[in-house]
Amino acid sequence: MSMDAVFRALADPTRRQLLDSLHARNGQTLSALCAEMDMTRQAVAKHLAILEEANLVATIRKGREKEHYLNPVPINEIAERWIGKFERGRLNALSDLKKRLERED
Amino acid sequence: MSMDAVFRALADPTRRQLLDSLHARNGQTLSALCAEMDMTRQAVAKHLAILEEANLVATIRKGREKEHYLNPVPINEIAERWIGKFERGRLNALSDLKKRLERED
DNA sequence: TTGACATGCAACCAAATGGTTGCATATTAA
DNA sequence: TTAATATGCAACCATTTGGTTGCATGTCAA
Repeated sequence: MSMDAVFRALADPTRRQLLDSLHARNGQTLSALCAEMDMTRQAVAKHLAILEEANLVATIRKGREKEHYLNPVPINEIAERWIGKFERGRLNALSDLKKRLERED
Repeated sequence: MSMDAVFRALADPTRRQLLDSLHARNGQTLSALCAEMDMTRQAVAKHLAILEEANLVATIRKGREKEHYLNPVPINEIAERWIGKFERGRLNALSDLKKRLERED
């Protein structure tokens, strides 16, 4: 699995939005994803191809449609690259606390 | 903190290598980091500026030198964006297992 | 002070990137 | 079969990106 493909795929805001959309509702089809994007279907298809190439999205053909699923594994590997095992727990605890405090506003 | 800056900063292999270098030895100066890179000092300085702008690297001036330190917080936020709290533990367990198995070869 | 070293700033250029339009293919439903 | 729908492929173009060279500034040591 090429990590370069993963990082380049994540570099574009449109592709991150696509991942957000799949994170919210997994298994969406190309045209469903297009509905939320403000660009041509061809452009969206290109972005999805890049995400698929990076193994961040897996697809299943269903007849003339194609379902898209988010794959979180490469994203986890990013964190592991620069965050030590101990730091990991500390950072997650901090982040969880921050979120809880934000929710109390 | 702009996440777009973080993702664009991570998109380049040279900048990831710089983070690797700081992960291995934190607090390095510009010329120290240049020694490992196969490009001009100016190019490396540009990359470091981008990492600093993204808040992935913090710097402290020491006289005529400038020390660079890796900041893991934005990287942790990436993982939290697309990995649920439950998945997180599962993925880390899987990843730890994989690493342990690889080490046994 | 003077010379050497560490860093900063700017102009320039080739290559990559993200979007468009146009057309082709394949599947479902009437 | 035929029309509508879902996706695929390719050419084209403006902008961004990553590198270079050249020069300026600032600090330490002799």
